[in-house]
Amino acid sequence: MDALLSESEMANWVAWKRATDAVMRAVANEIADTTGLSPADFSVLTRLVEEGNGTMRQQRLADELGWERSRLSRQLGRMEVRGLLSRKGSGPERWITATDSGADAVALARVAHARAVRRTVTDAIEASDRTTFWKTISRISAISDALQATY
Amino acid sequence: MDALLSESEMANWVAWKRATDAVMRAVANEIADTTGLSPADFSVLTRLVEEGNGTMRQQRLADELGWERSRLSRQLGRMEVRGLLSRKGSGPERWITATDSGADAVALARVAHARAVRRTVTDAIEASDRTTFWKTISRISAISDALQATY
DNA sequence: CAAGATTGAACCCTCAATCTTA
DNA sequence: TAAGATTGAGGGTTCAATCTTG
Repeated sequence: MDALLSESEMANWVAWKRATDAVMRAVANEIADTTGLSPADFSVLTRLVEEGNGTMRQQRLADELGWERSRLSRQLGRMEVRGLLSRKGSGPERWITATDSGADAVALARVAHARAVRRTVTDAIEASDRTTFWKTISRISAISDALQATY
Repeated sequence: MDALLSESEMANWVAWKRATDAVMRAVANEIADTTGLSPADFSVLTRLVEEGNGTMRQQRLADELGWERSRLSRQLGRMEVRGLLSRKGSGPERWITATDSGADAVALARVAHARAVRRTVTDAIEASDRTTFWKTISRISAISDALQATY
C-alpha cells in the first residue's frame, strides 16, 4: 500500500530518530571533549591499534572499515597533517601507522566511548527488557547485509 | 568504573551502529532514488507543507527543525538554486515558500519515506516485541531533552 | 593493463564573525 | 541596538575522473 505513516507509526519513527541522533551525538561529544578526535578519527585509530597493533596496510583498513577509497584517502590526509598517523609506501605496500600521539588519544577515547555508550544506551534499558531489545536491534541490523562495521 | 566495553556490550553496540546506519541509509536512498531529495531537503519541505501549508517564516522553520541558523540559511540557499523553494522579505518577514516542483517532490518523497520506514524498521520487529521495543526507544530518546525533531 | 590511491567538484554541517534592518 | 540572516573558513562525505605503479 502506498499510504503515509499513521500517527502512531510517525510517533515511533520520530522517537527512533531522536534516540539514534542523540546517542550518536552524545558519544561523539564525549570522545571529542576528551581527546579532540572526531568519530572518523576514532574509527580509523581503533582499527589501527586493535587489529594491527598500530600499523596496517591502507587496503586492509579500507576493507575493515567498509569505507570508500576516496573517503579513507581524505581522512588519512587530514589525520597525517594533525600528527595522528603517518603514511608511507605505495600500491599494496601503502602502510598506515599510528603515531604515539594518535595511540595515546585513542586509548583515552576508548574509555570515553565506553562511558558514553553505557550512559546513553545500556543504562537506559530496563533490565527486564534487555533481551528483547537487543534481539530486535539485531534483527534490524540484519538488513544491512553487505555493510560495514564502524565501532 | 573506567573500563572498556565488554565483549557482549561491544557486540550490542556494533549491532546498534549497524542497525541505525542501515536504516538511515535505506530511508535516505529510497527518498533520493524516488525524488532526488536529500534528507535535509526532505526535512525542510515536509515542515513547510505539513505545518505551514507550503509557506512559513524562516524563523519558525528554524525553531521547528531545531537547526542552527547558518545551517538553515545555507540549506535554503541551495534549495532555492535547485528550484525547490523561494525566499522573500527580511527580518521577521523572511518567508520561505515551496515551489510547485518542491511540493510535488515532497509528496512523492513522503510515500517513499513511509515505505522505507516500514520495510527497515516496523516490519522487522516481531509483533510480540513491539511494545517493549518502542517503550525502550522512547526511554533512550528521552535523553535528548532539549533537542530537535527532524521527521 | 588494472588495482588502488588521489583529486576535482559539489553537498552538508558547524563555529565564529559580519552584515541588515526593524 | 539587538535579533536574526548570511558568509568565511574548514572538517567531513560522495561521485566521477585522474593519476600511479606493480
